[in-house]
Amino acid sequence: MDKKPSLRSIAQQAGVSTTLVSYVLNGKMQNRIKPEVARRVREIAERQNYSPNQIARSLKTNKTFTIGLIVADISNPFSSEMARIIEDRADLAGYTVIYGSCDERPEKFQKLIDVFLDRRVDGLIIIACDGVLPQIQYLLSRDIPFVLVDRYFPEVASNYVALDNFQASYMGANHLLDHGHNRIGMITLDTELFHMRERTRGFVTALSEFDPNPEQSIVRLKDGFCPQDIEQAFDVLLKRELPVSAVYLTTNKLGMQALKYIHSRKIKVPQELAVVSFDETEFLDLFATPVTQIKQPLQEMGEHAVRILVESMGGSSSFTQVNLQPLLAVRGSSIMTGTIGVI
Amino acid sequence: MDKKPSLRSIAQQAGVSTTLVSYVLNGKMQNRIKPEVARRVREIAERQNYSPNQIARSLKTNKTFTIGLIVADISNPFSSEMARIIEDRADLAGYTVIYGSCDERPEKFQKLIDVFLDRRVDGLIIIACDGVLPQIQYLLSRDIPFVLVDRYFPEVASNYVALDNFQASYMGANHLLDHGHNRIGMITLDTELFHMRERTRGFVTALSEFDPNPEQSIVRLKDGFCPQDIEQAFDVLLKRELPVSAVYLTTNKLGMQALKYIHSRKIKVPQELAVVSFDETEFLDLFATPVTQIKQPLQEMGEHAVRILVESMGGSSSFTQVNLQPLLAVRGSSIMTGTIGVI
DNA sequence: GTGAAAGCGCTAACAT
DNA sequence: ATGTTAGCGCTTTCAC
Repeated sequence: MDKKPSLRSIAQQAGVSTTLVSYVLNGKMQNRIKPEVARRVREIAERQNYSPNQIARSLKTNKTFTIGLIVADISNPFSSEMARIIEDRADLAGYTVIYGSCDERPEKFQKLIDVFLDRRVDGLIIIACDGVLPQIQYLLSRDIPFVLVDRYFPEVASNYVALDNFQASYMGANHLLDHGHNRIGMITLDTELFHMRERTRGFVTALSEFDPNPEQSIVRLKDGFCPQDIEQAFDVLLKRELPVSAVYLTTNKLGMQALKYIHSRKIKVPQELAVVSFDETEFLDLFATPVTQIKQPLQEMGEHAVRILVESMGGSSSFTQVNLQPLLAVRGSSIMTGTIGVI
Repeated sequence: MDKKPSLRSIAQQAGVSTTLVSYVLNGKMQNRIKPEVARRVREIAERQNYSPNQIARSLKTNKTFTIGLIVADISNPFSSEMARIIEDRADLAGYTVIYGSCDERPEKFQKLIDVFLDRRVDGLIIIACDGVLPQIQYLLSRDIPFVLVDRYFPEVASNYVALDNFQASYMGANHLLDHGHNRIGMITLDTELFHMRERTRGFVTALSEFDPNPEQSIVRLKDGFCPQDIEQAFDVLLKRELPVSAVYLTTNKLGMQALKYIHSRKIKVPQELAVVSFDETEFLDLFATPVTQIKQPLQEMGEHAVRILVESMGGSSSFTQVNLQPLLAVRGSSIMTGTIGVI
């Protein structure tokens, strides 16, 4: 690797001081520098193919123009799509993204926080997982700018961008109720995360008018569930005195796996079982009967996240909290006839 | 943000020099340092919750322990899955990944290279796109360690990890030939990239025994093709004197979109049309008839890539080139009866 | 208008 | 066994 050009190498060749070169190349002190000199410096920098050493600059300025992104599970399309959007917007704002997936494990989360802070990121965008409240509080205590995306902790004041998950579930359940289903099952994850609790609450609230005991129709699976777990869940909902006529899946992975199961058992959708799934994924459009989905406005969420973080890194001391509304994309899986479209 | 602890703050509190603290915390000069002092230093570091400033360390050592990852198109599951694997393996090797997607555009690629080099990454892992040969040559001339993944330039000597794409297509086409198809269409991308040329060559080679003019059955679409393009492609293949009885899709996106089309037209698979697609994606398992796929060993590719890069960053001067063999996962879309399984 | 010099936090060659 | 010192490449204050 040949020696990289530096301020010094340019200064030497131009016969000026590094200070001057720094000023010229950063466009500072424009009014005081002889245009003739400025031109010469720029030309030499160009010829040497100079680009500043960001490491040195960072050490001096205490700014790295780097954002750390922690996602809960990169193998989830929600995360990878969000990562793409965030990288894009960060780039526009002049930031580079370093990222990692905590795989829903607090220890890995902690490790990523440590690595990112050692690298002096200017701020963090976080899709949190169960059990990371202490780390979040640590970040707050250290005054490190961050934004939570999708998942947040209502008991903690912080920046966040999230969906109105209660409303989302409420809307999904009501959609099924409106179409004549009143025995509706829900398969969800066994987690303490607030956004999932809200999804449950929305479902329960919608159903409680018709169903004295909606809890009976909720099956909770551990994250990392396997096909057998899905099968058992369906057994609970379908093999009882009053089987459900519709099922609501609260995450895209649950939706995927449930549909695979339904497909393998040749259960007719929506005739024998109506289906609504949370999250948007191209997958769900591919089944013989495309699946009605509750969509999150990903692009918007990512844009907000970066914008809020940039403001926060700029010194804004107040917290910004954004709650976005979901979209219900009605497909064939939840209605027997009639219009199909997006509400 | 409260003052971060530094070597100096520890040194002061311990009443020793920063050098000593540095040695202790880096486990150097173990034999020469009084254990008693070492213990004290460690304890104080612990109490101050010290963690070293990697920026400063990097400036000094000229090592950032950062890898730049450039993917061609992050919205492609191939890229995002690969990114996950690489991040994972890099982490094991003590490296952090910064990443960006060039969205198949050389200008964006150039920009990412610049950003990553300014940040002094120790090396790069690259899923290249059309038209970046000059940048690759620039990296070579600068002696910057990098590994090409999936796509490489045969006319340039460099590290790479790739699939044997010729063999993959050859195998896919032969599979269809073996099952009684001899009018086989191929829909592919219009690109100069070597790996795609190889996919074409494998197809043509396999077919040429049976088909005097296999080129007639190849349709090339521009990257970023739309549903209409897919429709036209199928028109070419299906609406002619001798329509094809099977179609081979050379990328996962083409596979996806083609299947969507086939599905919408209610074309029966495999009775009316047999289908084989390149790349593995869960999508393709979801159709009424799951789709036969040519699988790339992603995990292995990612592992090789990181390993080769680490070796290369360690100073190895020779190039390592890895060609991996594909796997044909036979599903219902390509055979009328008989065994279904993975060859 | 321009330059000298200090210093960001760390490492390492060179004292002692 | 430990400390002194120089310096990585840059920014910025202060002096001329």
